[in-house]
Amino acid sequence: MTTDTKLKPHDATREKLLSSAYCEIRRHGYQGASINNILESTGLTKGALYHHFATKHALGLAVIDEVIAVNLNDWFIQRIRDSETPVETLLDVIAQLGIRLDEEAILLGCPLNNLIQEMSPLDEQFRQRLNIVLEHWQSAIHTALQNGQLQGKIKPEIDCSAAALFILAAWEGCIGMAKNRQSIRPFQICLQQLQEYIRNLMIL
Amino acid sequence: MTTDTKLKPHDATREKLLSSAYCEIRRHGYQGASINNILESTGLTKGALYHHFATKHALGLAVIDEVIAVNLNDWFIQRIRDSETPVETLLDVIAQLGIRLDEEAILLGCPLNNLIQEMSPLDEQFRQRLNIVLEHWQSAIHTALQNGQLQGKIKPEIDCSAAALFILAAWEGCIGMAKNRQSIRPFQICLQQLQEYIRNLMIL
DNA sequence: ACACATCCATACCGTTTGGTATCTAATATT
DNA sequence: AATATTAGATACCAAACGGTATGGATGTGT
Repeated sequence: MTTDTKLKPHDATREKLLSSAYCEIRRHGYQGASINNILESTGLTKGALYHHFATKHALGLAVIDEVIAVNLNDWFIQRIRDSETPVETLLDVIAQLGIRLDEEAILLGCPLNNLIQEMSPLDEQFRQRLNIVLEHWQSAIHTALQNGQLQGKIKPEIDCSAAALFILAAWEGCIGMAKNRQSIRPFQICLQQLQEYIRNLMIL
Repeated sequence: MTTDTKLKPHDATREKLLSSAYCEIRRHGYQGASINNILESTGLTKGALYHHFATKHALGLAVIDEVIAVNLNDWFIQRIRDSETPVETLLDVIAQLGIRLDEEAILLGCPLNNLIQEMSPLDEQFRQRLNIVLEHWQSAIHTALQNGQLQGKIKPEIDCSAAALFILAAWEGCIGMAKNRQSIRPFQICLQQLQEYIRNLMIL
């Protein structure tokens, strides 16, 4: 999707490494992620890892492209693109966020935003890949709002691009706050305010 | 302020260490921050560091209490508490954010939020200290909105606590987005939307 | 059946990590 | 002036880090 790397047909080892690296990075960040931990949790060894990935850096980039971007695509982008009432779907997805996420998921935060905050200043390649994912996300929201305008649900004077950017920022911001509170309640309150903002974009 | 640690009268060495640690953490995160780098940039040695701070962990906590919390207090909380028109001041501070911050500051992001995202899941002591700072911040916004309500500028039906939480979340979210874009333009757009949200809380 | 590439385990390497032990100045205390 | 305490420099440490070299399996193409 993000890059047209040839999809290996059935490489279970590589998948295990990616999945384990994803979890480790989610817990400890990229810099804090330990290669040895990743290997221990998979039962594999360095031979396996460095056969599939040249460096830890390459592994990190692959996690972005092949796990994070794919997850976001399946969970959000596809759903909102396929919806015939995209604004309602957007509100719905946000509402589900406040219900579905358990305490652990809240504690660990958004995998994409975690990496953005950690790595954007440190590594240009990370920054670019993360930027691609982020722009896909923003673009999906943008399109949803524009379709809402066509459907006469969103006020015509709204700048959908700016609104989409802000929704994304506030979205990540809400998750970020919840990460510190370690509780689901303020997270839900925060998300309700975001929904309020979106409803203010709509024609009453 | 946050804790009533006795203020040493004139300990320049300790201040240098704190300041250097603050910069290093800002650049590389707490985990990525290197003790040796901190020492190199100050010209001091480990003897000095471990005389003033028991561990890297203690140094990190001190940076929160004695640098980050203090900076936030001087730069935001005092200003908005002392204002007689707190809502306008809030809008003004946000507007200044989009103008005053240079590219480097945007790239490095908010020191408080950086640590929250990195450390909240990893260390309970970090989480608690960061939480204290965050709640001071939120409380200042909360009070500003409440005063606005008393002044008849904020709609009476607004839940000021929830709105303050959301403003904070969106604020950090805006900075977070800018960190990835590495550009000031989308940051300003994002902040304008935040201002729009706040103006929607106000009586027209 | 032979050659060759793929896949991955084992053992090892140099560097960096945070942290400690020791020792010397300087400063207070009495 | 003698003694303690504090401040900080130097040298060192074990552990963890990411990464490499080698070698043995397991296919796979011919």
